[in-house]
Amino acid sequence: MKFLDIGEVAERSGMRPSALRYYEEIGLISSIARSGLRRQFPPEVLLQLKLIAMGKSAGFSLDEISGMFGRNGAPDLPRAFLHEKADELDRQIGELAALRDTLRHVADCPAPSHMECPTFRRLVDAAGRRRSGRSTPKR
Amino acid sequence: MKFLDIGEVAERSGMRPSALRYYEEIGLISSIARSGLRRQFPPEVLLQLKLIAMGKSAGFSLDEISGMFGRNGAPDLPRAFLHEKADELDRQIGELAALRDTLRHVADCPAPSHMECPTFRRLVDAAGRRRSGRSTPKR
DNA sequence: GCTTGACCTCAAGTCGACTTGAATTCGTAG
DNA sequence: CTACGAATTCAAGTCGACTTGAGGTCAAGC
Repeated sequence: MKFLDIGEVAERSGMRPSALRYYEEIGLISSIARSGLRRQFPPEVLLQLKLIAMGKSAGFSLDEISGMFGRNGAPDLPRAFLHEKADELDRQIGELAALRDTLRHVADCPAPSHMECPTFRRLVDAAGRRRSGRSTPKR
Repeated sequence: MKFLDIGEVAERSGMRPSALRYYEEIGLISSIARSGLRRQFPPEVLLQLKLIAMGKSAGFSLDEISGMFGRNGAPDLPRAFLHEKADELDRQIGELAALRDTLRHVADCPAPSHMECPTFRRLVDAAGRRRSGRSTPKR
């Protein structure tokens, strides 16, 4: 019986009401009813929003996110597809780790020009070899 | 003496000439000279572009990227700042890992509704507790 | 000497993800 | 009952990161 209206969802999720309306508009979340004009959200929406936030911070588009967690926020999507996504994430994690290491190296390496430091080049090269395919959309 | 013109840089970096011009316009890279009208890029630009690509795929904006690697592509920025960026990356890696684990769990968990599966909730909750600050710009 | 192709500039367009604003409608507290 | 604040719709605006297109330049090869 405890439905939330948009203001409460906004407050608890840290998202703006306008964003929530937008998410509903594109079908990423859905309100269960209306009280008058007001949307009533089921409490699960908070969990869904957390997933959405995770996906966003991972760099996925809303489109990709709605691909990962189907309409209701918990998918009955092919396992293989999900594993594929997970593998993609693994690749991305690798890239981030490479960038992090590069940054740390740059911070600590005493060489005058990084462009000539072999360690630096190795780090950057290593990252280049791990081509994710998602990084360059190529539309 | 071996300067590259934009077509070659484009081909070797996988970026479009228009993107390279844009990057130059915003000061992310720079051509060293002109031959006639044509930009001449120094070979180091390829390395810089790799760094840029890494940063992008890590979800950083071009602005943030140019913050990480100063004007010339190799920064003389305060160490503390770079370490901070690296730590930020660590947090993001953590979030990605959580998302990946969640995805894998969802793929393999036989429970009827994930929203009620305790493992699922634990995974999502764990991700929520690691607030990066970068994930929600809050302009 | 002329064409071709790779480059140039600059303005305008696009796409995703929202935000903002104006005009309106509810529901509840006094 | 009425006023208030919180919600609503809808159109338009914004921002980042480019792309596209029109119109122009230039060196090289035929």
